[in-house]
Parts: sequence; structure tokens; C-alpha cells
Amino acid sequence: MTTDVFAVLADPHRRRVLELVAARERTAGELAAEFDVSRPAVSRHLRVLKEAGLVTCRQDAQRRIYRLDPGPLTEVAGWVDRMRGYWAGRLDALEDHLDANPEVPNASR
Amino acid sequence: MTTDVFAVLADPHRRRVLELVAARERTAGELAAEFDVSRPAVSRHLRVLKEAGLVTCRQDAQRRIYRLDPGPLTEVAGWVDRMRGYWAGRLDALEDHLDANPEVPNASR
DNA sequence: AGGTTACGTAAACCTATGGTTACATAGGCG
DNA sequence: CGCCTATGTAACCATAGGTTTACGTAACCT
Repeated sequence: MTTDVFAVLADPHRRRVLELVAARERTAGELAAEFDVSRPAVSRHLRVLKEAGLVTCRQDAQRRIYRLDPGPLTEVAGWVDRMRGYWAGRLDALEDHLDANPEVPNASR
Repeated sequence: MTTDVFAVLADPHRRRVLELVAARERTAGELAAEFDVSRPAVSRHLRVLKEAGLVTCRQDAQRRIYRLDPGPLTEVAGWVDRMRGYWAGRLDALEDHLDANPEVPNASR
């Protein structure tokens, strides 16, 4: 049971699904029609997305209507921001370093 | 040649590498020491990260010193923000809808 | 030069994962 | 009640990708 959001987002099909349901709710059929792959394949992607909490599924008669739940995306956004934060913080120290060692990465050449 | 940033970030080892090099530069050896897996495995992860442009590699004698390049992360941040944007935008319309149709998703039951 | 350190690369292996076809289920519809 | 629509599940197959062992290579040290 893949519950890792990053891994779930790794597949382009799944990202596309999220883009589609972000705009508005979609039935499984509508979603499947957007892809070149078979319906069961889409169905599996939907299950993965559902297990990851990225979509919710409402049932209307035979139709399953999928909707985006952006909640788990905060983990991703947070991680990325943290990376960029660390990077930005490190830049100051780096500038000092480069200031002291102007362009001499390999002196023995 | 996996150049898809999302796919690159799917592996926890690679994310951990990025976290490590975000704090400060690290040699391949330092990085490898952080993991339970073998060195060649780490080496391959580093190559993937390098190909994706997420790290750069400077050479100091025998050592390879890796550094974060957060550039490609903007694509991820952008995508996530876009998803959340669409979602937020859709909420207004949804509220209106729910306002008009109070809790009657399936009238024929 | 010989040895050691620090890496990367190559080839083989194995598992996870995504794809397909065939089948099951569940709910309208005549 | 049969039938069609909409969708998920099961079983199976193929490939991608991560891991390992073994090897190659470059640079420092004495």
C-alpha cells in the first residue's frame, strides 16, 4: 500500500488525473477517456490516489465521482519549501566562503 | 534517462540526499555513510540527482563534493501551488452549488 | 613505484509497479 | 426479469528501477 505522496505523484497519469479533478469533479469514465491507457489501468491509478488521500470518491448510482483533496499536497509543498529555505540560509555562509577563496577549486593542476 | 523531477523525488533515499546537501556540501562518502545501502547504490542515486539538475558535483582531488541546486524544485512547487489554486478557486463555485442543493446528491433513492 | 583512499561503472538480479485481458458487481431501464 | 452501462477486481505479464558484487580509475602518500 503505497502511502508515500511523492511516490504517488511520480506517475504522470496520476498527476494528470489530479489536474483534471482540480478543475472540477469527474466521473471515472470521464477520466479514463482522457488517457490512452485502458480503463482498469486508470481505475488502479484512482485507487492509489484515493489511498493516498489525494482524491475522494462519491458514488452517484453506477458512477463514481472523483474530487481532489489537496490536503496531502501540503507535505510536498512543505518539503520543497524547507529545501529552498535551507538553501537560502546556506547562501550567506557560502558567499563568505567564496569571498575568502576566490576561484581556486584545484590548486595542484 | 529519467529527467522527470517528480519521479526523481519519488525515492526516499534521494530525498534524504537532498536534505543532507541542503544543509551543507557533502562528499559522496559522507553521503553514503548515511545510508544502509551500498555505495554503488548511492552513487547511482547521485547520478540521477545530477542528471535531474538537483545537485551539482565539484571535484576536489579524489573527492566528489555534492551541492544542492534547488532550481528544478520550482517546477514541483509550481505544480503543487497550481493544484491548490484551482482547488481554492473551485471552492467558491462549490459553496454556491451546495447552497442551492442542500444535501441531495441522489434524489431517486 | 606500490599501496591506499575515494569514487564511479558494469553486469546480473530481483522486486515493485504499471499495463492488459477477462470477469464480477451493482445499479438504472425497458 | 433480462440487458446495458459504469466501474472495480483478479490474474497475469513485461519492464523499469534499485541493489549487489566485482572491477576500473584517479589522486594522494610514503
